[in-house]
Amino acid sequence: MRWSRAFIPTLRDDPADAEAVSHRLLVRAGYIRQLAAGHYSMLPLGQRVRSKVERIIREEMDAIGGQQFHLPAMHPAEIWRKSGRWDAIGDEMFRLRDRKSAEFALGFTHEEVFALLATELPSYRDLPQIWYQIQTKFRDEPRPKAGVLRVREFTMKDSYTLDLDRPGLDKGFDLHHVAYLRIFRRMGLDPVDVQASSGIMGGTESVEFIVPSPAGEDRIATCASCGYRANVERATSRLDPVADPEQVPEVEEFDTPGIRTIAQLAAAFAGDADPVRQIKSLVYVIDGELTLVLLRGDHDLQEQKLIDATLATAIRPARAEEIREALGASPGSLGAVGASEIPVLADLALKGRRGMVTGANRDDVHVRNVDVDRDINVARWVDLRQVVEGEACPECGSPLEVWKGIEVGHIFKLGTKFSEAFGAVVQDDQGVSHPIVMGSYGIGLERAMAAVVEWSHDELGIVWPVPVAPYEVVVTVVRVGDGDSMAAAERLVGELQAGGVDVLLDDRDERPGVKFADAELIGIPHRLTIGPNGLARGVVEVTRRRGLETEEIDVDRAVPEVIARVTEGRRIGRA
RNA sequence: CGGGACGUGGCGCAGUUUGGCAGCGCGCAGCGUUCGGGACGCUGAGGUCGCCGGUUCGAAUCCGGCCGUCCCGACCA
Repeated sequence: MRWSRAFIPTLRDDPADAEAVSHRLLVRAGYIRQLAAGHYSMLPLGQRVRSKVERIIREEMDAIGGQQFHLPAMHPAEIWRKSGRWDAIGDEMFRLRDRKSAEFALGFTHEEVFALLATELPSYRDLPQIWYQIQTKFRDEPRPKAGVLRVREFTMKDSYTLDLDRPGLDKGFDLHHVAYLRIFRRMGLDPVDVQASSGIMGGTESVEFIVPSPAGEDRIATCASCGYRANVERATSRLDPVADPEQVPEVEEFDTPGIRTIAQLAAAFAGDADPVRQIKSLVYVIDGELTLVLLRGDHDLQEQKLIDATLATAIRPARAEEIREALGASPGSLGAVGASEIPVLADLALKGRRGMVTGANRDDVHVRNVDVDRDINVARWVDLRQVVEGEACPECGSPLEVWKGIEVGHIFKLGTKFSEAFGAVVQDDQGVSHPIVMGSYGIGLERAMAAVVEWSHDELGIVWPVPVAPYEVVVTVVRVGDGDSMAAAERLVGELQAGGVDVLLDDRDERPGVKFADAELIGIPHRLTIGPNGLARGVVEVTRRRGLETEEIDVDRAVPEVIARVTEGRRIGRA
């Protein structure tokens, strides 16, 4: 491609309000443009990168036996009703009606459609299957952000495994796990595979692939000494035991005028009401039902754990009026002692605790001497608290680290939820029918692209790894007006293309500084610079984008040298 | 959804407080000089000031409503 004919609209200024580095660079370097919040156009450079990502994914999916499909992006409401997700997903699903006023949804994911197709498999002999597609997904995110990292319309590679039984599912899941690591490594990423919450997908087990980055929205807890790693939505930790009294006298009220927070109470009764001795009482509305959620005073609730524990589709903190109506007190004076009207969920860290302090369900009054097991009617004990950096690893006791990252992939063991809903059953070798056991696996392509940029850039611009670079080489002609330079450039470009290399020829009549700066901004991994001074001595220059080391090389040696560098770059992430 | 901010040529912004010819930088076009690390001079094109309504002799500016976008918090590839 000739740069003079290409649509590569680079900008001198940073776009306004672009916080994430990848957003800034992808806009400035002419890869993407925003159409509306959460909807981006892929310009030619962006499209080329996405195609390369797609090719890597296709190769690795085909390598584990995947078959590619292409399903509709728009679905009749009926199939979503059948799985129960028409109601469960809520506002995050785009919905529309056709001219006959029939209801449709824009595909949020494709378990339903694939499960429907799976009804055509009659026998265990047809299993296992690995089905995938690369297709647009629509999610009405409440707040799209960070450029292409979190959008409302994006491309996803989604795949689904269909198996007769759990061991089959485990095998398909592990195949995906390994394939995903290969895919991301070939993109030049080094993701961490962590235990995760399954969220709206349901299912029993899931693993996320996280690229460490300050622009990421996920927080991950890891243990350097034993390798434990989990999303904080799921992570646990071992707590130091708290020395409680052997026995405590009866619960007793005491006046706490004006006190509304854990910190105020701890300060007012120094030594007797440290946060670890307090019970934090939160009220949530879980699928419409008011529920009291208890945690230790110094712990924070991890809402996803609450959702997972209750299998709720919608939770929210209760409003002050709702709380007052149910418990007779304002937030800040709540407690579970004697609260029999509403169910109580308690965090495991409270189990067996004695000598605790909590609200009395009367404003300005608290109670002491609480023995949790004796005095509170706990409906369920569950892990609800958010782990904090420095707490002990649940596996080995070493201190945990907590860091931020970008979720580029997520794999789920689904089970039989969808196959049962759609009647996707096969007969085994005894003639007995079984619902197909499903797994589901996703990669967000544009997000993965942005993650590469977050991971691989410098102060001058993007530094693409060769396997995903829009062009592998840019041939920069320093003086376009010089006939010998252009002739040499045309010849080298022809030879490189004949050798299978993706080449961009910078034949623009611009000053050299502009051309170098643009090449660095858009991040082409290798540059071949041709100028009259060098040509007079029979040499051209080769430059690596990463580090910008430049060396002169004989014109005749240039093509094999560049091909060797490109070939080496293409091997990134391959075993 | 809660909190904060913004909307003015393609991009980045000033002008709004105190109503009075719509500006600056970059980019773009033409000419000339330059040209191996984001050149310079001259000339020029380009704007429904987000939209609708109101106040006023007069509105980018004041008032009301709406729309859009960004950032911080609760949700997900």
